[in-house]
Amino acid sequence: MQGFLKKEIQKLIEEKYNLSGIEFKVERPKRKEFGDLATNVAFLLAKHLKRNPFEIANEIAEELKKNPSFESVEVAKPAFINIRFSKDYYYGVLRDILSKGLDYFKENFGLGRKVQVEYVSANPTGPLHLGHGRGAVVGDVIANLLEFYGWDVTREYYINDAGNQIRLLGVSILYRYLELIEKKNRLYARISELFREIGEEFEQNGYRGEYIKELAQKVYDLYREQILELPKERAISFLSEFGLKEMLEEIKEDLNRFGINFDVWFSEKSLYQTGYVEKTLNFLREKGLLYEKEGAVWFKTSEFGDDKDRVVIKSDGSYTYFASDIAYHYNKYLRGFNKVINIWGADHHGYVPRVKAAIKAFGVKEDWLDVELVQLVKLYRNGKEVKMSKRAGNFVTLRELMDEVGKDVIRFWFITKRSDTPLEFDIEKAKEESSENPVFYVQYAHARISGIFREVKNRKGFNAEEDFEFNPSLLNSETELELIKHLATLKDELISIAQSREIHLLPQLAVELVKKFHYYYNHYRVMTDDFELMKARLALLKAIRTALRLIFKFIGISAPERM
RNA sequence: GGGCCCGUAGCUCAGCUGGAUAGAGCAAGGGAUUUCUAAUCCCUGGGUCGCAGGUUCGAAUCCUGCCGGGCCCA
Repeated sequence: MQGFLKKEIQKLIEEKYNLSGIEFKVERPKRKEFGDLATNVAFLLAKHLKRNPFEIANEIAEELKKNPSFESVEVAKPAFINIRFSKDYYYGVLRDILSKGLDYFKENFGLGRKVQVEYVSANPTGPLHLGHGRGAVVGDVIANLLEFYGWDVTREYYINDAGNQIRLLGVSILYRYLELIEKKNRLYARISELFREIGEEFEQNGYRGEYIKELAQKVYDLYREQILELPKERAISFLSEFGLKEMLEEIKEDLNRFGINFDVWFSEKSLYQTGYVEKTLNFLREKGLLYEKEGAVWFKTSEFGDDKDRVVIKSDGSYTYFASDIAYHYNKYLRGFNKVINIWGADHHGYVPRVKAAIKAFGVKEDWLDVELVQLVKLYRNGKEVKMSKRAGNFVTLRELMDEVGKDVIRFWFITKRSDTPLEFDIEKAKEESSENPVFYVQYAHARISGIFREVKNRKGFNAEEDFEFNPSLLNSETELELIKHLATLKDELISIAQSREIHLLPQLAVELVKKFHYYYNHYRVMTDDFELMKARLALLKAIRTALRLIFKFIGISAPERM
């Protein structure tokens, strides 16, 4: 609807003033006295034409009045133009939603272009915690939106399986494994020997979580004491591999339960095995962008907007994480994505300029890559913050939170706030106040509509799930027209959210629509003896349900038939 | 020391490419149901938009400085 009006106005100012490309706004005014939609074009034209905005507004209004889609066009105070659409326009919208379903809201601005969304990418050295969960939802919702609007989306998880932390995982498991055997009072000289060799490494950097003990137990169950027979490094790398596989399985399970499935699990290690890191560095070397200093190899990122150059190969000959990250992005580029979106923890924000620098060095435009930074989740229980520390091993996992409050609640709440600012999540609020919880509030609307459909079928023998004829002009109360208007503006609002990636507005949008529905439900009866009126109202409910299903689909929450 | 983010109702947050009387949810108080699901609806109270300047016809929104909180880097 906004789109329609905007085009009409654009056409008009092009013809009348010979101006184009003016970024004016068309929006739903806060007060309905101001009409269905309002625009600020006149203010902007006034600047270009150096004329009185009020006069311009009147000129435009006169032209718009000729269009039969508009019932009234008024000019208000400074120079706003307030437009009211005709009932027939709205009835047409309702008909469209019913005949097209979800497709009514589609718009193909992706044009089949390839976009990669890389998210979560948590180190497989421990279970997913809440911060990962937030990134997971943000990435997934963005991917859902882009997919719906015509992008060819690849959802990808980058597995950091090459670095020292994977070795530490192995060390940690080994340590706990040794403890386990020791507890069984089987004292081998080999145990104290291994303790001596890895004790310090574990004490300083090891992973402390309970899950490590569980992994050690699993190792013991499978292999008994056989690990002791391996040479130290062999034992560590064996356990690293073992732990990695186990953790990845767990992560996949958790994500799956969270409603998230990736198309590609990309291994960092594979970048080394296939020679990609070498290849990428050679490419940079040929361009003269690498140099040696103090025994290390540096990449001239400062030539591409970074504050300073960065090391890619350390003086001990090992690669930095940055090296494989460059290679990874080079790989993304060669895979032919038109657009790449990385969802990163905000603690990596200092990392953005150097990756962007690398991209520019490939000769790729900077805005090919977008990085969405996701801030922490602070967890509260009974108003008190639940302190979490990964080092100490006490953090609330995504799995635990799902067990306690459920997937839908988490997904909804995790996107209620802009992702680049910290989120406070109170378990008690999310759980105990469930009756007043916005998640249930919106889902309840869906269940209520479904309930009406069931009852209509039972008592009146009418199946509203199938297509049916109806007369929209029977919906002429202010409440009903308000609802249809709301649906009519929704399409453009969703598109704008998808384009700007302001996903935190989705929950709001759902609540706004549902609020109007619940009001309607309490003030009007759908199931009546007036069969024609009933069908018209059922049509309205069906359109609302379609819109809700779409928003729920984007957020990734269920649309319950009953509650 | 340098960089980024944030400061809006008691709480959690929208609004910030400048626009009409600053919004929502929760919490607080009062009311509604023999009805298609009360996980609902209606009404009420609640604000120096961190502070101070500046730009503008117009600033929560843009600019500068300061105060307060968070994160990153050195």
